[in-house]
Amino acid sequence: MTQLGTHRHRRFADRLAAFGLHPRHVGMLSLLAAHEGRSQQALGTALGLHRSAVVALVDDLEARDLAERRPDPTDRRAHALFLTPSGRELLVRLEDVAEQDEDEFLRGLDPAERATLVALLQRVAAAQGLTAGVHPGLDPTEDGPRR
Amino acid sequence: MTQLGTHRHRRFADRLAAFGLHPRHVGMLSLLAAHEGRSQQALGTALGLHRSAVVALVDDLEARDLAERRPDPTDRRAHALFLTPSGRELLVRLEDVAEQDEDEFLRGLDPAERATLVALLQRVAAAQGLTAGVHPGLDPTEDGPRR
DNA sequence: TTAGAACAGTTCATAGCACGAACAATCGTG
DNA sequence: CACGATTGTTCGTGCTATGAACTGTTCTAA
Repeated sequence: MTQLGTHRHRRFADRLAAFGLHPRHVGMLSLLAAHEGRSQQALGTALGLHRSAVVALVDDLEARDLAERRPDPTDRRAHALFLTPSGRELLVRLEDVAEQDEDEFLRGLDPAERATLVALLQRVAAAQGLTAGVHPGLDPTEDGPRR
Repeated sequence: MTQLGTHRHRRFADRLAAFGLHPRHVGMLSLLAAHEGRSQQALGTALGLHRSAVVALVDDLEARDLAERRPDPTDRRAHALFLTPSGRELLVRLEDVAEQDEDEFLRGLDPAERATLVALLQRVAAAQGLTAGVHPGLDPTEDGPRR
C-alpha cells in the first residue's frame, strides 16, 4: 500500500515537474477551485501545510499569475485567496494529466475492477477518517526520497 | 491512493517511533532476514538507499546489537551483513506490529473484501513493475508534496 | 472603553536529510 | 603490472520542514 502510494505520487510529481510545478501547487489550486475566498490559514490547515509554507506557496502562485490575494472584507488581517483565469485554465489541463496518469496507473485492471478498487479504497479512507481531496504531502518525501 | 499510502506510512512510522525505530530500520532488517550475508551496497540499492545512508543505518543497527558486519570472505572491500539474535527477535515482534497495523487500517472491510483489495493492489503493482517487499521510502515526507 | 489574549500573515533562524564529491583500500582486466 | 572500477566511509552543501519572533488586527472581559 505504502509502496503503491509513493509510486503513484512520484509518477504524478514527475509529470508535474514538466510544468515546473510541485504537487503542493496542484493541491492548493484544486482546493481553491472548491473554496474560493477562504484565508491562507484555512486552506493551509486543510492541506496539512505549515503557515510559513503557505506564504511561500501563495507567493509563488501569485508570481505565476495562477492565484491572487485580495483583502478579506470581514477581517483585515486575513487574505482571501482566488484563482485567476490562468489558474482556472491550468487546472483544467492538470485534470487531464491526472486522468491520464490514473489510467496508466490502473492499466493492469479492466473497468469493472477499477471501480471495485476505487470503491474499496474509498471505504478504507472513510473508515480512517480521511477527507477526500486532501493530499497530505510531501513531496517526495511524503514518502520517499526520490530516488 | 497517494493519500492512503502516506496515511498508512505515517501510522506505521508512528508505531515504530515508540520503539525508537525508523521505517528504514525495519526495511533493512526484513531484507536482511531474507538475504543474509550480502553486501551493504547490494542491500542498499535493493532498498533504494544512498550509499552513505546505508553506512549510517548499519552503524545504528550495530550499535543496537540488531545486526553486525562481518568480513566478506570473497571480497576484502565488502562487509557481509547478518542479523544478530536480538535482531531476529525484534523482527518477530515487528511483524506483530505490522499485522496489527494492517488490521486497523483495513477495519472498514470484511475478510472477503480485504482479500479482493489485496489481490487488486498486487495486480496493479505487478503491472507497474514493482517488486514485492521494497518499501521506497522515506520518512516523513513521503507524502504529500514530496519530492 | 480599554487592556490583554488570541490570531492572520510574514520573516528569520535552525535543524535534519538527501545527495554529490572526494578518499583509501581492494578487485578485475588487459 | 598498471589502470579503471567498486566498496565502504567521511565530509560538505543545499533544500525543506519546523519553530520562534514580530506586526497588525480582532475578540473578550472587566
